[in-house]
Amino acid sequence: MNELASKYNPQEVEQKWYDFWMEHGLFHSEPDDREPYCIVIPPPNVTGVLHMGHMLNNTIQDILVRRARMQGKNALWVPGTDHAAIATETKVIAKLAEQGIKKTELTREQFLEHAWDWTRNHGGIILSQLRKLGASCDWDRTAFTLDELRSKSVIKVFCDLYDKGLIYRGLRMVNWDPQNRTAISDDEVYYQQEHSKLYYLRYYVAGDPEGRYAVVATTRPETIMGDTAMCINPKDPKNEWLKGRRVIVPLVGREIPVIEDRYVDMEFGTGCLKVTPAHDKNDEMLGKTHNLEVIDIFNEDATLNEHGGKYAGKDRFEVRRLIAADLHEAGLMEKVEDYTNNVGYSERTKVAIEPRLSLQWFIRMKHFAEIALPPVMEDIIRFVPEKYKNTYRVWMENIQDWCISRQLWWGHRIPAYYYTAADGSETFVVAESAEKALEKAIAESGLPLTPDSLHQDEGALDTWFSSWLWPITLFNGILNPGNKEISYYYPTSTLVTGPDIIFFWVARMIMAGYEYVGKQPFDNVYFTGIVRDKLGRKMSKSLGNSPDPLELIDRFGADGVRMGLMLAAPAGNDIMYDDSLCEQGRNFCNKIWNAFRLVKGWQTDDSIPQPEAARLGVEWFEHKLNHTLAELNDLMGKFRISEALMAVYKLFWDEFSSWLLEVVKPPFGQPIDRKTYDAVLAGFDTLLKMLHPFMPFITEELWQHLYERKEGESIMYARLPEHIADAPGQTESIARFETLKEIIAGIRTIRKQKQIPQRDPLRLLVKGPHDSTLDAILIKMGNLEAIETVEEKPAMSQAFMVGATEYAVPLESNINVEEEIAKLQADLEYQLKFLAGVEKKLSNERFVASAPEKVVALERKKQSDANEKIAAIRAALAALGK
RNA sequence: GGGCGAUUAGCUCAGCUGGUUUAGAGCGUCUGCCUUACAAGCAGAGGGUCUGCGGUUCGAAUCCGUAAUCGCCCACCA
Repeated sequence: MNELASKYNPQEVEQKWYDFWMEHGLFHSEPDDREPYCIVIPPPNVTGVLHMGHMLNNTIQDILVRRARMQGKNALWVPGTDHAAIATETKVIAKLAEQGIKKTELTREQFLEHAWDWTRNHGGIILSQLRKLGASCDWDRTAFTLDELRSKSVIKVFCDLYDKGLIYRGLRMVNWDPQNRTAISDDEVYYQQEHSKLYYLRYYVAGDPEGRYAVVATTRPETIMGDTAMCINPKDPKNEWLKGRRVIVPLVGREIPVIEDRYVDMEFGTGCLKVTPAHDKNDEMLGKTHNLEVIDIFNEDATLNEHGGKYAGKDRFEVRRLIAADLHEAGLMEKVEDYTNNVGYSERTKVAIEPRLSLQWFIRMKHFAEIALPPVMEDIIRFVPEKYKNTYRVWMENIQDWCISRQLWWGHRIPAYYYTAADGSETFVVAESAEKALEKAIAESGLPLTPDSLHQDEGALDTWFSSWLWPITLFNGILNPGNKEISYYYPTSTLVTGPDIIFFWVARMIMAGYEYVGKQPFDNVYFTGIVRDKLGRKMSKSLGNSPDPLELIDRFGADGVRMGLMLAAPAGNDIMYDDSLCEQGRNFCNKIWNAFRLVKGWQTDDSIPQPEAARLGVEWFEHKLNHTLAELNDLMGKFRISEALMAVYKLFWDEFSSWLLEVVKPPFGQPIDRKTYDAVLAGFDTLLKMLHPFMPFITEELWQHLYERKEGESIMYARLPEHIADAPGQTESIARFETLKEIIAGIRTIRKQKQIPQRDPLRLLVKGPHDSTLDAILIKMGNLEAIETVEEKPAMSQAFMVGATEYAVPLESNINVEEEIAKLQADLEYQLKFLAGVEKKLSNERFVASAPEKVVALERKKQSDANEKIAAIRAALAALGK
């Protein structure tokens, strides 16, 4: 380490230390008698690639885990990936399509073969990218939501919940994704405002001699084939005449009843609503109340089926155009208006969802909401930031049953087995395996069934049905409850995730945690913000505003990028990302690097005594360090990570580098005394430890070279020092030094203004009270030849004030009196105004009477300080002849 | 439509239960420096009537009301 480049080069050190950590198994954790600290990774999509959100999220997790490790806890961060059923299946279908293969041409087994190939080829890329970031995950424990252990657990839980009556199969209106031909949950639908049309259709009244008709406004004329009623509000006077009539569905010619329901908004359109129970949630509800026929007019891919008549086989949007034209031609279209409405889309395929009645599997959520709400409200599980408690509560209080089945192949296959019962009807059993299902079916039906008599449900489970067990299945807590690992690591410590999946995932993990372990899955949930670009836009592929994280690491180093993200990321706040943040991180690395070069470049000499300035500097810095340790603890405890980092940043850059190192720096070419040197190294060592969770690579590199280290030793396991509570004299020491800084800044300003080089020594004149404790430092940093107390400062001098004390530097040339007077007068004016404010307060009897004594005393102190200062300024002005 | 949150320096944000704050920080800006660790640097400086209005109080960036603007979540009126 003798010849160190003047710039830190992250490429040279990052891979080296990551390999070192891996080789020595430093990320691995096993249960022992230490206090555990555990984080489970929010499993990214197995086929995904790293984006800025992951960077942010995983940097935070790594900081927490590394810090816990350095606090002597047994820290474990479990990595893994998610099979992302819909996303992956969509990608595989697309890839097969490129090769001219249709999913429908493949068997389930063949398709799964392709999906596994895809997973093997693309899977895990994201995990290797995390290593570049420095993530200290225990890779030995890498899990996958679709691996054997997790799969078995999922099936077991499904069967268990079914047996408990918490899972049921039912015909429900679900959100249907016609592209993937699957149901999706409400949470997987997003709504978008759209400019569309509102069509006014004529429904002639059957058998009306006057040939009258009702007008119905709809955005979806293509669904008229499914109409089974028209609905009006019973209180609507303008539609009174329609009561009890029947109307004719336009084009279709079918007669339907006019029903009455207060659900209908009289103000909307004409107050007449067409009811299509098969294709709209509210219509379904009306259909049920009024016992209407249900006509499903769509195929699985949202083309019209045989009920569509001449439109059968055509896509819903095409049919909309055709029908609109036909209606127009037939004179059945009253008018068409522009209209803006919200249309639901599938999050995954971006295709407009179709409400559709189908047989699906559901979980009864009421029970789960009851067990999962109180612990969050009572802060047994602490949400950071707290505002999400509200969001959580509202969701829990309005909980809907969870549709867990998907018409997909890639995922955990639903363990329901269908067979034909003795009476010829289809029935099913739920069991963990085909064998058990057969036994059960035979027992229940009394029939001589064979394996061929049963066929398993074709559907798969929602991915979140495996994710919600994640903190449990990672420790095999479903198949082997109460085992050593789950007992030790569970509940985990902190979950770090985005607020966008608070319902998908966080809430459901809490439910599963209480249901299956009887305890919360984690003690804290840290919700990160969304990474946006500096214009505040979400980062997205289509906008092209998302930087490639690995390229950023190349440019700024992993430590630089980590720091860049952390600087701008208070919990729950979105971060406006800009490369300049990473630049700041990189610059800081360079600063640390160069401080190290300076310190390690010093020769030591045991024979020289410690200079007074160095002794005082070291003493002060120890106080300052101790103070910042306390601050760091406090901020990290509140998950105020960016502020914590900033505190250490300032400690290193301002206090350590700009002050301590300059104070103790030996004259050029001369050695430093041993005592000071040791103290500086010890301070450096602590600083590196404080920084390590944030910037693991550079701190390891320098820590290794700071002292001789044992083979295999790492900063990762170096203990963070505890701060000393109430260190005697700390507050005074820090305050005294702050005053010193002001005096030195005053001297530097004079040097700058008068263009006096630093190497020319100055005399400092003091008029007023002055604490001389730190004079040795003052002399060195100011390059003073003398500090003299005076009654009157000479005319040929330039002065500045610190508190009520006037400091002056005698000059050879005349000062600019005008300028000086102007400055003093401005100061005087300010002080007078301030004093007036204080005195106004103090002369207010009610203030003196009702404010606490402490506050009044403070105001009096302000008053006397200001008076003192004003006197000093006036004296200075008088000396200038004013 | 309902709910939540925000608005403090050019930018990003602290400021916690009203008074130790004469409103702070980082970055950027301006000025002077290639001073023997670092120009990815050093030193110095400037910059805010705390979104508007009203109220409570001896005292308000802080509490209450109200308006505006922005953001998010929930609902999904055809």
